Amino acid sequence: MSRSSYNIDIESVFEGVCGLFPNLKPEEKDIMRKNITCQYFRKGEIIYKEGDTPQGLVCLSKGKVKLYKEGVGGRDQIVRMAKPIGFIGYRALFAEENYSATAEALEDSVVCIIEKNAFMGILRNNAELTLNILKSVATELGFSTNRTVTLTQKHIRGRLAESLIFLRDTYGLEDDGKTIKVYLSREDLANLSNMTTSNAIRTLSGFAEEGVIELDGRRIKILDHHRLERISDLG
Amino acid sequence: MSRSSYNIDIESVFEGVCGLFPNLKPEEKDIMRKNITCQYFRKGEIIYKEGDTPQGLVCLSKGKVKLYKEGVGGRDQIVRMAKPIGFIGYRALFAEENYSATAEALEDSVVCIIEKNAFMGILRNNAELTLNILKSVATELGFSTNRTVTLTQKHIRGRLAESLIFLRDTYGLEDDGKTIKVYLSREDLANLSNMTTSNAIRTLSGFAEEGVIELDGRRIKILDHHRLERISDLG
DNA sequence: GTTATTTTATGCTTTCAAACATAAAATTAA
DNA sequence: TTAATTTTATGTTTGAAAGCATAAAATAAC
Repeated sequence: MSRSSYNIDIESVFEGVCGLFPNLKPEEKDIMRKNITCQYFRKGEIIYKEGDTPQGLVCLSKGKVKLYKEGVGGRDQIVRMAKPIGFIGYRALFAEENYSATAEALEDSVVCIIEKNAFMGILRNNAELTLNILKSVATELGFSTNRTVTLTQKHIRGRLAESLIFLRDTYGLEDDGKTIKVYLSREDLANLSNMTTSNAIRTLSGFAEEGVIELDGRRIKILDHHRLERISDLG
Repeated sequence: MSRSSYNIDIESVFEGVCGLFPNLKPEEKDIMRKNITCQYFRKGEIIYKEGDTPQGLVCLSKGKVKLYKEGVGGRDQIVRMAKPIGFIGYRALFAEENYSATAEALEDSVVCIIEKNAFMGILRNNAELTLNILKSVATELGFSTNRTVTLTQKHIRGRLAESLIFLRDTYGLEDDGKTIKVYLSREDLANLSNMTTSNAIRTLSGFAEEGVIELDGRRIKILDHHRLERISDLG
């Protein structure tokens, strides 16, 4: 990665973030501009840890981030996969709690932070904006309870198939129309799908043998979307 | 149950609901009063079904309600247990989606509904109230992801112990300081803890043999809170 | 009060996924 | 480069929980 990537164009990052808030008044935008900071994270670096106190609203401007909770036997559970441009860690901010998951960069990433009090001040005077955020948090709560059910009730094949579809829908496909545009380790794939690494590897090999996917290291090509969806649906 | 229970005192129910909104202006309270309806549900009756469209903000004024999603193999997953005075179904309302779970009365219950547009109109003009709701939905999202991890990673004993603690903390104890103040069937207990009914029965018997709890039909007495918490924590 | 039906209780069997054990391949470091 | 470490790949064993069967108990229906 070239050195120049370290130079972040704050203004363009800021404009990207503002794109997520449709009807911001000029004075609100001004407050945000004055209270934003940017940070660069290399692949594998921790953006924040479970238990840390939120200092502001964190926005992922570039890169990919996984959010995971440490589980019972030290086994991690990935609870969310973030893509740009989008927020991370807002749940804890709005709940006035410490972070309930750790955020780690999966690729070199750019993150900017809008200072907590500045942002909450905007919310307190903008019911429409707050209602929009409420809507998206409520939507996410729906995803979460859905996820609880599928992770607990589907069998290994169904869970892995669902994860692959989820990754495809979240990050999209490469230009070939087949390769999932994110390159996770088998361990991450396992932690996303609630299974051991061995089982992720085994089940993935199984899918490849059946011709549903094609494997090339961490690159996963979906050859038969329909069949993959069937595997996911059957559980 | 006596016939007179069917006569609901709407005004007192309304005052109870308003208690959940601390700083409501008189005119807002007026709008709510004009847009509220009450309904009585007998034990076992369905308040709304997964897939139904919310007509308003539903408040449980009296009784107990379980919220469950139909799982993969017809196995239900209880996603929430509601107690009075509190709301149910608000997630779908705020997400502008259909209900993602079914609400069923566990006891004879009184429910009141604040008409959707009236309530959303109040929210659109009251950022403070909206922010309060955002906070509680964000808190619940935290519970939900926590739950995903424990339901997937803890073993049967840990999951059941956690459920018993959850029920104790949600509904409290009878005057004896031991008996959990809710009487679920073994099947409900299983659906809450992500296990089969047989395993709920088996594991419950195990706890009783070990002297952690005492069973008397559906009545569950917690004899050793500390040990129950240890079982839950160890997973 | 008697009959059905549902719920609870236990034993036995099966199965799916975890745990363990290597080993090969791919990265990273020296 | 070579060595060290991590990741990926498979085979084997073990174990926890589901599935099934049956019966007793409790509850509801008649």
